[in-house]
Amino acid sequence: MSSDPEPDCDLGWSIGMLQRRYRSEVDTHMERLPRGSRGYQLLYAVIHKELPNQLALSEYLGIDRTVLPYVIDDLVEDGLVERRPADGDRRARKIVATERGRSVFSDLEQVVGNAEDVVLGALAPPERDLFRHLLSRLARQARGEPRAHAGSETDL
Amino acid sequence: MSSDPEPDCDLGWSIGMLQRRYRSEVDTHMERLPRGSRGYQLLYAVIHKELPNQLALSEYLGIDRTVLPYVIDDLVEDGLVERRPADGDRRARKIVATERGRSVFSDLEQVVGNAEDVVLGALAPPERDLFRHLLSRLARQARGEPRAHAGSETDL
DNA sequence: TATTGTTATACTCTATAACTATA
DNA sequence: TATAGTTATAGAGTATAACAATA
Repeated sequence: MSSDPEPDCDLGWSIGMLQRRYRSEVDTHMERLPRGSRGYQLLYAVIHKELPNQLALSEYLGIDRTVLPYVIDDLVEDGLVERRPADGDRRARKIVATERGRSVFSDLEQVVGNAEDVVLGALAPPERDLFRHLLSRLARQARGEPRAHAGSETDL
Repeated sequence: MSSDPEPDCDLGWSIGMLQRRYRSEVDTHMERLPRGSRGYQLLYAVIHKELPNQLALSEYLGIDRTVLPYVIDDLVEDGLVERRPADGDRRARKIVATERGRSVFSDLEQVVGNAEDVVLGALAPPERDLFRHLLSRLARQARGEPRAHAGSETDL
């Protein structure tokens, strides 16, 4: 029915290609961090988000909860984050960035921003903002839906 | 427009989240194909693109050339593609879809199209086309494709 | 009994190096 | 010597199952 939704390539290919491009461009600046861009995303989460425990953190990062301890271990070893007891539940732990973690992240944030502009280089600046906005909406929707347990997808 | 509950999240997280969402939504329909969406992308390439040999195919798919033989083997075993000698070079081989391969791909194409609409469900239809267009330009730039074709900076 | 965090194991995907047959 | 395809092996990333501590 759709006349021609795809100009030249399918969506899955495009997403994968952009992902690889992003990695190859950004990961070169991540050598200070364990786990590359995964470590960066974890730092971003613990600094900018309020995630009460590791389970929430693993769901935000989109990785299994059994993977997270290893990532955290590496960042703790580098003195970038630390485990603290969570409020009101002695089983849970809250991951927080150390002073050094915030400093390293702050430095990297600018470098990553520049690298991202390279990745988006095919678009004019106004188009970049538009793309970021559309992608952000898709990603936030994707975060809420992949687990079809509770069918609550009314808020956006 | 709408008050963002979260500022635009970081790009790497958004791309990864969209990628996972795409996989979880589309791969469920790929059980007929070996290698899931990778097999689908390969079928797409050999049907819609004119790639002279496996090296060009591996570059298009964004995988190392040493990975491709295994993928092809699985698809050949299912009777979806076949290896043919390439024109003018007895070292090279051209991968072409069989009749069955075209038939299976044709069936899947519609299913995948519907699944993609679900993935893009957070956007209104005109926004989906816009997102596809912007993403397509980014992906083709990432691939290194010559963008001198029709002035990609201005066709919005 | 259910949940949080952890560990051990296995599976998937990919990268590195070496081999063959052609060019 | 260089290139297209192949194979073997190892590494990174992730998922599955089981466990201890706590709810």
